[in-house]
Amino acid sequence: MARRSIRQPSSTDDLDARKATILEAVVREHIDTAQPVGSSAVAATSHLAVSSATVRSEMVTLEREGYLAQPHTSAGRVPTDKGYRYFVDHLQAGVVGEAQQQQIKDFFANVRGEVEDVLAQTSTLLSQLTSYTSVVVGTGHAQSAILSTQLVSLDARHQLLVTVFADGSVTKHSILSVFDVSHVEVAEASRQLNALLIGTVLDARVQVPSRNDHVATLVREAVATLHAQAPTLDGEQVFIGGSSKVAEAFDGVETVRQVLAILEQELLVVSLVQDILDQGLSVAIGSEHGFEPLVSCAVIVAPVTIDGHPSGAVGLLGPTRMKYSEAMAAARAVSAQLTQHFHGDDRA
Amino acid sequence: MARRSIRQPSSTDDLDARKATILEAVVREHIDTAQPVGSSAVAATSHLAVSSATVRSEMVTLEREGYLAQPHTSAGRVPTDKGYRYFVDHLQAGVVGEAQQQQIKDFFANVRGEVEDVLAQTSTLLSQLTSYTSVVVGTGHAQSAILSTQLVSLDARHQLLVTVFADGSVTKHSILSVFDVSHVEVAEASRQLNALLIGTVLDARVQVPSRNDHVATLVREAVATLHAQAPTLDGEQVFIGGSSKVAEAFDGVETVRQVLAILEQELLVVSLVQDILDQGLSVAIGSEHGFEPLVSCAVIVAPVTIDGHPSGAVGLLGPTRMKYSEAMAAARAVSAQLTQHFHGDDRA
DNA sequence: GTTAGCACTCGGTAGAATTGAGTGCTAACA
DNA sequence: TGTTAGCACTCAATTCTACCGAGTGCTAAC
Repeated sequence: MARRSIRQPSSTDDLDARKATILEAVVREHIDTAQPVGSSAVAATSHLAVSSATVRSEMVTLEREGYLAQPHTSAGRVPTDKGYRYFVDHLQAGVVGEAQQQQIKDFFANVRGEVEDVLAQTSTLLSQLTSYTSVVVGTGHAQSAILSTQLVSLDARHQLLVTVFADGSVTKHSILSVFDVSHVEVAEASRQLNALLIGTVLDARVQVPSRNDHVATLVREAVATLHAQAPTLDGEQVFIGGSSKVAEAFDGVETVRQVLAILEQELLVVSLVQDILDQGLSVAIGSEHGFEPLVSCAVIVAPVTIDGHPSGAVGLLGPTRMKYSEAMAAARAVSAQLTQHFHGDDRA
Repeated sequence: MARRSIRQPSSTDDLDARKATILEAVVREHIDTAQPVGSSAVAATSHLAVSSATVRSEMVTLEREGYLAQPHTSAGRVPTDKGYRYFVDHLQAGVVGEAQQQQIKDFFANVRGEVEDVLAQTSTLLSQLTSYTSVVVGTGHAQSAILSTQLVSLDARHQLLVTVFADGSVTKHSILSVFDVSHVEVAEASRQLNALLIGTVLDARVQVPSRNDHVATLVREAVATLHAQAPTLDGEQVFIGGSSKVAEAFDGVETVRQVLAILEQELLVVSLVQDILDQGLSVAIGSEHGFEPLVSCAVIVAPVTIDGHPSGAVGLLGPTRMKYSEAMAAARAVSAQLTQHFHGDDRA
């Protein structure tokens, strides 16, 4: 688990045992109480047999090296992002509690329905388990082969193109013709589309008919419409659970507002989660993700794979002083179950 | 526009001109400032040529009759739900501003994509226009006829049932067989399903084959799965925009949390909007909707119709001291545009 | 290197005093 | 009879003060 932030490769990143213990005590206490932690509290709770004075002098060092900070002169210490980072990398190790383990098991034993439903409910579950806002991202079908495609006529000018992908996802696109199209023509176009597209992926080049009759025009239109969305992130699905937890986890109305505003922009959330995954991190703390409005947040992510290849992620968003151990354990457990759930028994 | 609350038919509901003017001044001022309003402020802003003492004695009456309340003895007056109700029914009349009118026009001129996308974006628009959280509800396809249905094989045991409805909506349902099914059988089942279901609505009784071969079993299974969802509200779509506005509009972290928690439960939101529509109201203020956790909220709704029959609604949720005139005007304008947008030119 | 001791800092709290917006009442007035 | 000026009263909010105490940094002794 010893990972290293890409954005903070500055100092040697190693602390002697006592400093580490002190840092740990400060982080634990501060996560618990949300208050600055004083030297005597550390001397008492940590099992170091040293006096508060000793702790104090160590704290001075820890502060100089950037692991701790002081809100004001005569207050205790508070962990910095770097402090949390060290804690996460070296000190914490979480397991999911009995009850929660059971809750997860029960959930996945009983859940049914389409992928979208499962993901949405999973998001709610994860949020309930941790009391943080959860994000579940499902990768789109960009690389998934087309299993079937069908053109349905709504009326003479309106057709609906329904496409089924190998991963079980379905898209629809409406097509507006500039001329009236008969049912026979729609059926024929549908047949041709199937012939053309089945087995291909969205960004594949396809030989479309160049004739100028109704059917050919319709086919060209349909293919164009379908392919038009390929380059975008379309098909990405985001499920956010427990946004009300934002109001609990952060204080300051303005912070709450900002975080909620971010969560509203789903594309932003997807790219945030992607970024973190790409960096090979499982947690991004404070400024690490480089997302200005989220400096007071920490984001935990755990990838989900289907049949071996990455196909989504589950995430948690909380304050930097979040309960990393529990939250990371929960995220990992849920992502593992999700991976397993989509492995074989229920594909779509 | 003079509507009457169903839940408050108690008193005569009529005020003489001066009381009405005073009530109006109090409501307007309090909406503006969020502060209790004093008699002198009313005497100054309203164009009544009376002294504050006179206003005071009128206020005593208004308070006794339940239109105003006093937070504490030596404070100004604040409108009660009943006060807001009178204001909404008799006193306010809003028009959408030039700029906003333009923004709505531009939006509907440029918007494209599937119904879902349009509704989602509309929700964002409405929220931006008003600075309140918006809710857009799209009625399900419960009464819509089936245009086409298709069974697609994902693998030997997994099939996907894709159904297209006359309103342009598409559903998918996965079906897990207990035996391996060949492609030929799936195609045959698909053909039979089309024959059975095209033109029917979801809650129609359908004569399913009683044989026991693979195809017949598959057909029965598919019909059962499809019909299973008919009685639920499934197919209802809810799009919530601007949930971050909750943090702006309400004060008190706890209130914010509660409102957000409600918004997370989409079914609740749908039924709330439905209730209000059913009562024939366009605004529900405070306790009027009988929803305990939302006593400090007002909800504005405006129905959307497609081809004459009701098919959804747009709504706004804000504090009881919300800007009713503007918000109601905006909701009405948007619902009108939405109605028009789905009228003919772009059906799905 | 560790620790006890001590002076010092400074946010938080509690209480008292003050302010001022706003009321209700009353007596006079048109 | 309705309106108003005047006035005593109320009470949240603000300001000021004193003070407490948690916590620090430093130093001298162990």
